[in-house]
Amino acid sequence: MTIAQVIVDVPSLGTDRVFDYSIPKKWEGMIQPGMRVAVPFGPRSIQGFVVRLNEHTDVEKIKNIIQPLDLAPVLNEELLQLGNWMTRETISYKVSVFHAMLPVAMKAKYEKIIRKKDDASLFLDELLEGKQEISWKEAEKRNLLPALYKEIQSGNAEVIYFVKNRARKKLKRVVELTVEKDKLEELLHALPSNAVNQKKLVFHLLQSNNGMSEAADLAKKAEVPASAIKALVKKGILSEHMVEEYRDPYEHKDFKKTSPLPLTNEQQTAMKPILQSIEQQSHETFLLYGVTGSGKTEVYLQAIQEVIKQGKEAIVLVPEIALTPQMVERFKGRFGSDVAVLHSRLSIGEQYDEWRKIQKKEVKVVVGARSAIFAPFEHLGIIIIDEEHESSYKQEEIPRYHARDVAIKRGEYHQCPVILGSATPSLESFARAQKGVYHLLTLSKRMNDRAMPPVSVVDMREELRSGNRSMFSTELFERIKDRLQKKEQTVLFLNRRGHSTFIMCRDCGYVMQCPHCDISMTYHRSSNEMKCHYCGFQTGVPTECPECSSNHIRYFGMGTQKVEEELVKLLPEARIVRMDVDTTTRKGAHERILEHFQSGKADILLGTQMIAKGLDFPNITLVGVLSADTTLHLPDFRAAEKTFQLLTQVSGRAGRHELLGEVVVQTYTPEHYSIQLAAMQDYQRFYNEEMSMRKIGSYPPFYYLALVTVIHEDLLQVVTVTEKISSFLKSNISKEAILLGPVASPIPKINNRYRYQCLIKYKREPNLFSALRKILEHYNPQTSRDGLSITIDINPYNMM
DNA sequence: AGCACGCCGACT
DNA sequence: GTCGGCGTGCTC
Repeated sequence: MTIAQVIVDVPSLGTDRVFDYSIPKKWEGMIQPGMRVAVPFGPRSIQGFVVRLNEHTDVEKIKNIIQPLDLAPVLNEELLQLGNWMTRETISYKVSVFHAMLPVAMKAKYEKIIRKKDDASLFLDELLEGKQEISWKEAEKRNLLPALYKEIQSGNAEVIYFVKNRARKKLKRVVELTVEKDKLEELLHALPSNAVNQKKLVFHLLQSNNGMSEAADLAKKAEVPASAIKALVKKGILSEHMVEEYRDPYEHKDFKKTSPLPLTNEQQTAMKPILQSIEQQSHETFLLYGVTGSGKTEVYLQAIQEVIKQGKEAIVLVPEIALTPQMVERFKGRFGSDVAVLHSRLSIGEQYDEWRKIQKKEVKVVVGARSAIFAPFEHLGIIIIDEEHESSYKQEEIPRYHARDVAIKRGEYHQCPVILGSATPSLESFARAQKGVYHLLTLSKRMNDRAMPPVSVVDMREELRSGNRSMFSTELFERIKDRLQKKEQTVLFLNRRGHSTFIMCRDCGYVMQCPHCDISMTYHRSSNEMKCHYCGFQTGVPTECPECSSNHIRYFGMGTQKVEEELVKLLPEARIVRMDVDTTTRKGAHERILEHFQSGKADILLGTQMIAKGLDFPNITLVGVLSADTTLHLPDFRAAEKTFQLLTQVSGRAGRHELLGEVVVQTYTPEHYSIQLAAMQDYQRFYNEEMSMRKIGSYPPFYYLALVTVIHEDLLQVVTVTEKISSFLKSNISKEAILLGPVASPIPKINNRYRYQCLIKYKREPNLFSALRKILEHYNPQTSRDGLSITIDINPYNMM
């Protein structure tokens, strides 16, 4: 008997291990490790992943696998191994890790139905209105469950559990000629004279060249109803069958074929060691540090070309917001149909189909966001992470992995190079490059030798002092007007959407807070309501102060919405487009706005984060950063780094082509080194400066971090538990490690639940992970019963 | 995570 | 007496 060891689809501590199942004879040899199966688990049936086959088992009451859910493994040997490693490194459950590796369509849906038995009672017949079965949901809705319970207990009905496979393939109907073309002429005459449409169709087939075509398509082209095709199928002239079809998100797009560009000297120098690593099939991590516009992408493209030439495959990771059609175009343009694209804006079905192209080895390259790092290639030749410093490579849900770590792990397995590319590398990566752990490659010149645009920093305190209370400094405003006149384009950047950040009473200083969270509420103009961005609580806008009844309520802070209103008022002749989460939710909105701007139908593009990347339009000659401080004062040790990166990134949008560009940065803290050095485009000095700050604060890259957050509705309980965890950790880690806490989280209450945390800073702590696991085990009873929640984030990016 | 089982208080 | 509340422990 063959035994399958299965990881079941139950993310909990008690079930985070293999369960043995016997494989029924009919599937012996067919069921393999890496396949999904449906298995009985307690009274239900659920999904599971086979991780190993075995000859024997110690389990006495073993059950059969119900059925396989795949025809071929969805996780290969490498990914199963990688799963083990990730489980250890992120302290999460195996199933969660497996799900993170696969398209969402492979996550099972469960369904329960109540089915009547043969010898059912009359009463039950009445309940089910004569039907055989009813879905659990339906019964619940119609409040039939109490009555049905009794019927189940007395054996008149039973509960049946289903595992529903959501991974549906799209099918299309195609027809094919079964006779030789020269026979068609005869057939045309043999058809009855009243079969006008059939004749028309045969005539069309005579003229067209190819044998196989999609049924719906053919009907349209021949201008006949579908029934004509059916008739010919019936007569045996056409044969009909279903063919699997991919949902192609880029179906209606033509990609202009491009060929390799000649490389600059710098690019060639950078290329050499990469090619060497590809050729020698040795793993090495490269940090490609190249200023904006230095041609990193061309290096990627030519390295991939070499990999493909060797018959191997490539993964390219790009931050989610940078996955614009422009970016996709560059890869599809070079490698055509060899490219699959994976990101979360595709539908579940589209994601599944792109994934299947990879699994079936129909593509050589995948370009995608974070989770594309798990692309099931078996002969990886290179992994590229563009904009390496982006925080979106860290997953903020369980399993909290970093795509960079996974990339390097896979690079080791496949013995292939990993390239981390950035104009503003993360401190972690640059430090590793300095130490020689990564191989540093530098592109210091822009491709067309164009100088970086001059950046001027405007002190907004000065503006205020000289009586300018608007959100535009005189300098920025004059320049916008100048561009309008010259018919050149302006990009305005503000890292905050919405209207106003908070409202405050001028008399007593009251700021409206969310009653469920420790955070001020945001004013939304469109709905004219106050909203909490953390729990979604909404309430009306007060007309008088709840504290002192004054009516001097004023709006503070600005979002993109407010800036837009202001611009319309000040520059009524300007054509403005706004781009932020609120204007890009609908599918394709992103592309439409950019297209609109690119074609010159707007003068000013106003937006958040998402316009900082990839924009490359020749007519942009002015970039304005309305408030450089927004990211700077967050309670996050990476705040300065993020600010520097963002400013550098945004500045790079101006003057990329013939026209010269300039950048205006508005700030209340012009003396801060991240703003100063970003204005001077001096990464190296910023790196040195920031490194000394990190050293003083004992932060990465000098230390690793682990963050434990305790959440519960009872404050006392939260504090007690966090204290206990803290002292337990203290006795389990070495003297070299630093333990901070317990302290309240930066947002101490969300959704009426208090949050406390402790932070561990460490260098080498072999016992830390097992200590953290012990904490989870110890509090497991309380977590499941008492609503206590403990989260562990290894190397957190979001400290909230 | 779900689900059954089992033990207690509140009604028919 | 029975119904149904939720604490406890198990799932190959």
